[in-house]
Amino acid sequence: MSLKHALLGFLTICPATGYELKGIFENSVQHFWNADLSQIYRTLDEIKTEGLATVRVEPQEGKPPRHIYSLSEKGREEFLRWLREPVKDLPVIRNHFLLKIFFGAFLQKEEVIEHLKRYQNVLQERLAKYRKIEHMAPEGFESMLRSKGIIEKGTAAPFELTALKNHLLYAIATLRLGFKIAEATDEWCTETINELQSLASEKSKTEKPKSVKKQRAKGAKV
Amino acid sequence: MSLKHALLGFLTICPATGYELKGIFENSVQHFWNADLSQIYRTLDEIKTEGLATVRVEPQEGKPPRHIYSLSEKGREEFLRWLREPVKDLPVIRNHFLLKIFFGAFLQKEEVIEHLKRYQNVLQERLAKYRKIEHMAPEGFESMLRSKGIIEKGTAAPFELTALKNHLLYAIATLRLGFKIAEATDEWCTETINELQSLASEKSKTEKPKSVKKQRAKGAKV
DNA sequence: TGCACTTATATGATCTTTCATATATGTGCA
DNA sequence: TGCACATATATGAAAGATCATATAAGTGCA
Repeated sequence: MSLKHALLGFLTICPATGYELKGIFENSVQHFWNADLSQIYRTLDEIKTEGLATVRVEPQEGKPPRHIYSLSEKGREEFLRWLREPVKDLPVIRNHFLLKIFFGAFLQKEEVIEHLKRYQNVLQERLAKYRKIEHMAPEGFESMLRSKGIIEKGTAAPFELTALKNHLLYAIATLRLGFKIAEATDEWCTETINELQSLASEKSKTEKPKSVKKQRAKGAKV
Repeated sequence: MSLKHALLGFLTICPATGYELKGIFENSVQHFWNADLSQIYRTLDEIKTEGLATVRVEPQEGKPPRHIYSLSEKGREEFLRWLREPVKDLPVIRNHFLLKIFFGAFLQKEEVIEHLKRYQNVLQERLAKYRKIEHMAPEGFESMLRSKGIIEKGTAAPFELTALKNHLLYAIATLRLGFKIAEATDEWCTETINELQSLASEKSKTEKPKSVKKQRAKGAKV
């Protein structure tokens, strides 16, 4: 379970509440990690219980009190221990979309093409999101943290600016991979659509021009 | 839960046992779906309970009996219903490796480079596996099923050959995406390593030539 | 000879994740 | 005026995934 370590990582940068951490997740690591709010709360509780962070409760009017988590020295050590630990495996992936493409022979070609086109839309949405994050990034995490209200206006960031810039370098690097993969996937969708379409038209040459498409598609139904 | 539908999908092609299905998974969809044996057994049991497949028990000497699952008409319908259902979201990803890179500013540059290089090894292993699957693929699923003993020697495949070739088309397409993504990731690792190394050498120009590297790295420790 | 691996099933325990729900107020939009 | 959404926490329940373990014979390798 590395949600814990992701949270410890962000807390290393700055104390935060569970709700804020959810926002930070969405605006920085969403392309390779996602977290449910309820799970964040539970994990923060675990972090507290294990003595990896301390909590300060800040009452609010009309709203539930903010529980602000601050990393302890133990938490910091655990985070660094995890951070240095080598990664041995590729991430576990379960891609419903590819599973459907894999079984494409049980559909009509046109239906598979629909799946591919729809997925391209999903990818475009995701790319738009990445661009938004990218736009935000140049001013660094600081701006993000400020916009989230974690850093008060006029207050200095609670960590070195050099380190912050260094951090930005890595954040951008991971984002760049996100772009690369999304773009490669989009390209692949186009290629596959073309491949499927050309297959249909090749058939049309040798057999009847129009009705054949449906025949072939029907044949695909094993 | 689409493990169920993945299993139904393979059972649409050919009856099989849980153990065989595990092997089929590893040799075809491992790059976008992975399944634990114990989970496969449990899901097959669910499939049976829901009337999506029937089971024939085949005793063996010295070994537990083989439970051969055959898809029912209901199972086939459920599979096709799922297959046509549009996919609205990108897959949920949790990439431990990228999480560590993201927090790279808390490590020394050399340590991050180590992470990247190690990951490249993991990717190479994966690419080798893909190539193996690719080599196997041209003779189609048939050969795979035969090698797994699902189809007896000399017996015809229990489904049309045209459909089989069509199936191969899609299987290869998903594999191609697997290659693309693994290659793009590998490239990104190299680029990122270079970027980090050039950063270090730029610093060396302006400051002391050798000792500086360590200084900078130390500075990265926020 | 010994050890590891393959074949083949299955369950208990636990971990992780998701979904639904509850509460309560302020803000912006139509 | 009404409705959705942001803020802010939290829990119950269920679904889904992983890990350990059990059984038991055969095969291949050093």
